[in-house]
Amino acid sequence: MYHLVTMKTKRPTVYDVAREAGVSYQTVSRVINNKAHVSEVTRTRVLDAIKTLDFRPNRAAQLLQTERSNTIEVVLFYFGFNLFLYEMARSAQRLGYHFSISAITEQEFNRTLESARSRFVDGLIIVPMAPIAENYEELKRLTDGIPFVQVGANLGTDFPSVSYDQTHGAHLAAQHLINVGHRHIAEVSGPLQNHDAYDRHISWLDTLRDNGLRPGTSVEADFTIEGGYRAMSHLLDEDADFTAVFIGNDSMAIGAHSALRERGLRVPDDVSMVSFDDIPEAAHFVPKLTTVRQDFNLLGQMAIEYIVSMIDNPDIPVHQRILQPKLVIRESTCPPRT
Amino acid sequence: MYHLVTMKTKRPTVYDVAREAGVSYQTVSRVINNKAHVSEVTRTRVLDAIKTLDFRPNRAAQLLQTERSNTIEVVLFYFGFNLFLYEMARSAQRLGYHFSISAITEQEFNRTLESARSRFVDGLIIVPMAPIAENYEELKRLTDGIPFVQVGANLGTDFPSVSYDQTHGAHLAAQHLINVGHRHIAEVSGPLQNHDAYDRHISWLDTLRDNGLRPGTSVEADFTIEGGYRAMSHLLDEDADFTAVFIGNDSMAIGAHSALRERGLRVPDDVSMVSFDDIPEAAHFVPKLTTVRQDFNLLGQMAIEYIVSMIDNPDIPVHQRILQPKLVIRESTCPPRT
DNA sequence: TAATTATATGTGAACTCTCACAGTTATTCA
DNA sequence: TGAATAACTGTGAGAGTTCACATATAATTA
Repeated sequence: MYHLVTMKTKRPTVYDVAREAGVSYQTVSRVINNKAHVSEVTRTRVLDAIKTLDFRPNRAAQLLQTERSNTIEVVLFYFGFNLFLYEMARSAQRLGYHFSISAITEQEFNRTLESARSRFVDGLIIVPMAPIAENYEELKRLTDGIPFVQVGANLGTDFPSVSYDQTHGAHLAAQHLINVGHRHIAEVSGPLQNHDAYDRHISWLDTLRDNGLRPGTSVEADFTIEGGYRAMSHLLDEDADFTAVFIGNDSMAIGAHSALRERGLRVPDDVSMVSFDDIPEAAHFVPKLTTVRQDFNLLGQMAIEYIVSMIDNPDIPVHQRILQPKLVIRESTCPPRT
Repeated sequence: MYHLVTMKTKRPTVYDVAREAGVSYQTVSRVINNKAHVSEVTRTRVLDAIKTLDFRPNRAAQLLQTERSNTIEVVLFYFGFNLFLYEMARSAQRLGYHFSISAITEQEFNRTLESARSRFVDGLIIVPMAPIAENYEELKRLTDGIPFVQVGANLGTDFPSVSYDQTHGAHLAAQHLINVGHRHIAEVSGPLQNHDAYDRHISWLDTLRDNGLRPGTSVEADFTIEGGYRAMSHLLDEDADFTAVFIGNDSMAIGAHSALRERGLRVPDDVSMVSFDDIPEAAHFVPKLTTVRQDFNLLGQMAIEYIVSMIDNPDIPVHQRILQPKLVIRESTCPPRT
């Protein structure tokens, strides 16, 4: 009994195409790279030869020579923003880049960067959980010349980054609760090592202080539904005195709502909630969530555009691209009972 | 005024390492590939040289020679399963592969495969919306020898695939509604060109027939929240006679619930709902969703494991890996009013 | 028309690694 | 101890492309 051996048919090379078209291999190279100095006649002749031989340039050989892979790699330190992976992939492709993912822990960062370098990744999108370096120079040294863009705020540092203005967003959210009449406001924050979460937390604190209010209890959670559930349960055990909660994202709000409901508390009647993100579920939850809207697709798209512009022009001045979030008021907030 | 020119310092090669260690370049190659026939002494000597020179093998040159990129690429035809991208990325890395994404439309499929081939992608994970080929041979011809695994059912065909048994899952769901006492059951299906959605639809039909019931109105939607909302609105306009709805996934159920609520109908009191997936939100929605659970992380992991085993052993017999979903009964279903 | 320039095409070399094979030394066994 | 075998190490060649340069032809200008 035989089994099929897939005969490894040798693929045609530039030389084969050159012979077929009656030109030199260099001319073929010029054609496949859309370079100048090729007459229309020979160009079409080469193109025809490419078609008849079903020639595809060998990327490995090109890579060896050019040291450019046309690849953008996103380095994910946590399973947070995966929402925008699809959109990033599409944006990258639109701009002529391949898109690859490394989902890593902090210990793997160095190895990942080394690998990226040896594969000639052209640009990096970094989505950190916690800060990954002290300053731009240090991170630049780590990536060894590969341009990178960070997603998410990194307050006080000078990385090239795209982010939403969390301070502003959190102010909007907290001030809304206060304007509606709340005086006892608790918090379920995201992990405070994360800059976005930290900025929201600080801005919550600041907004309360500026309004002459003392902050309620704050519990730190992990951005997940379950985490939100646990944090709210904990909060209710500690201090049931609040009439509103400021929550680090919609997922945690959904979990927190479960915990409230379990104890017979209703949103917004007994407790108001504001959160962040405006995930698709937010507008259809019961109650519909009042939330600070952030468009992750847009953020992902901007990250790709920024990194591509850095690749094309290494001398582009480093800057931060910051989007302003909007507060979307829905059903999860109302004035407190009197 | 000068500006910093990043001096392209030439990276060390196997030759440099060989000189440093006092051996031949071939020995260096043996060491970096963990091959046999290298004495412990020379191995450590080479390793030391690698360390002092900070040598990293040039993947492009290796690729040119070996024609293996150690890359698995996932080809996404729609933004559905992105839930498991993170898990797939991690699984791939655990097994020593890089992970890249192509998010494409059907027209781009051929170009994507050509690109994959010229980049020496080792394996493909295909997540189709609609069927992409008639049979295994055809698809094998398209991918030109690159092994692939399809995610999702492809009933009647013989692709290597990982999927959940939708027929079984849908039977569980429909039978549950019937067992609880429903006789008028409508449907909001996923896009019927999608095999998973189609299987659920047919199984819904079959289960009703086997129970001697006539199917209610069925509306096709697109797996999104908004789509579910529109479909349910449409359904309510057409035929308000049903007491339960069979819904193609949790997202659409959440949208459908909004539409019901808008018309003053309550779930499950007025209308029962079953759906599919058990997304994290499902257990925390109001009402908690009765749903057919599918573990996408597991599915992604299995897809990676399957493709890696195909890469390692091309003669592995083609088969389908099928998981059985479970019905999770929560709050969105109850007996109909009498 | 000769000199100058622009355009088109070709040749040699290099990019860095691995494969195939050859040669050398160490080990085993009768 | 000598032959056979195993383990180790080295050399030549080539993988398929692009870069730098050289040459040939055509277009432009004085």
